[in-house]
Amino acid sequence: MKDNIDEMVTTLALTVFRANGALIAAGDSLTAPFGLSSARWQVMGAVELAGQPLTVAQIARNMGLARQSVQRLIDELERDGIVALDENPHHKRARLVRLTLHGQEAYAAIMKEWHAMAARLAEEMNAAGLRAAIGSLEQLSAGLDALRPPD
Amino acid sequence: MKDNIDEMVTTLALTVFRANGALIAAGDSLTAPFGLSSARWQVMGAVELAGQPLTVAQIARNMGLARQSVQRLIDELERDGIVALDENPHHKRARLVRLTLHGQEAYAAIMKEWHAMAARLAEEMNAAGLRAAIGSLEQLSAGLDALRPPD
DNA sequence: CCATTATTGACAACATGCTGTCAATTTGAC
DNA sequence: GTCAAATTGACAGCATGTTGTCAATAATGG
Repeated sequence: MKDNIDEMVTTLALTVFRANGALIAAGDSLTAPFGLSSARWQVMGAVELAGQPLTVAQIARNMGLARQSVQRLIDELERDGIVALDENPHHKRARLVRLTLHGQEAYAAIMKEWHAMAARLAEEMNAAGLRAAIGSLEQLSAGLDALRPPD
Repeated sequence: MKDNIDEMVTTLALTVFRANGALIAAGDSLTAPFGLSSARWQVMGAVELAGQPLTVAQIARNMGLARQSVQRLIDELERDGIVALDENPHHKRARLVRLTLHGQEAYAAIMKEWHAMAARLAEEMNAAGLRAAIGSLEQLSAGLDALRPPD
């Protein structure tokens, strides 16, 4: 194990890259049977968990992604009948995204499998370690954002 | 804070996605002045830290990326004069990648700035928390890899 | 030694993130 | 109310990851 704390930050960064790749790969395996992917599943989650229809721009802000990245995913999900776009009474241009019934069913099925997988993963992990990991990653993200040159 | 340990796994996953994005954005800011990027910097690091020239396939395995992803980055880095490909006495097809002098200089300059940033980030983090975070993420990655269907 | 298998690089297609630009619309300052 | 600024969707282009296929080369088993 590294002794310098700043070298540990570097190790943490590399570990994050690995974990990110592993999570996306696992998510793709989980969602592929439904014709979906990790990215589409995440967008669906943002819509479903909000509890109300959202605009594309709101979804992007919630997820920390660029507006246009989400826009394309939503366009594709609409073509596939996973989400529908309702007229927004408060904004003629920004329609509201909601899951279709088909989308809700697929999302529920995927979440059921994900929770089973998460429970199996949790077997080998302890709550204190997880809490520490989440805290450290939040610090890392916040610190990186703060240190970056403002736009 | 979540109480169910498997919900904490979900939270950890979302936190990893955020941290990954923040790290790439910070790395891009750090490397842009040298005409590089996070991805190219990471490949350079894999070559430099190996201590000896590597083949493209070896770099990919070390980084946990697909062979062809690294191949393209190396091709571009070669065009830019950051790496050079030497003939491999043991393999007529798989040439050996090494940093050029220019590449070494750029890498050293970037690493100097990265270490300064890491030290600043480390100021607000504690060694025990970092260790726990690294351990949890390694468990997560290993668990995800193990749970996925074999190819 | 020879035949089969695995590895490797080249090429191509695609998914998902980013940015930039433009017009339509909303918001806000005055 | 009006005009400037911000927000939004459409469109386009690029970076970086993936996969698949093919031919050249290495490695292996007989």
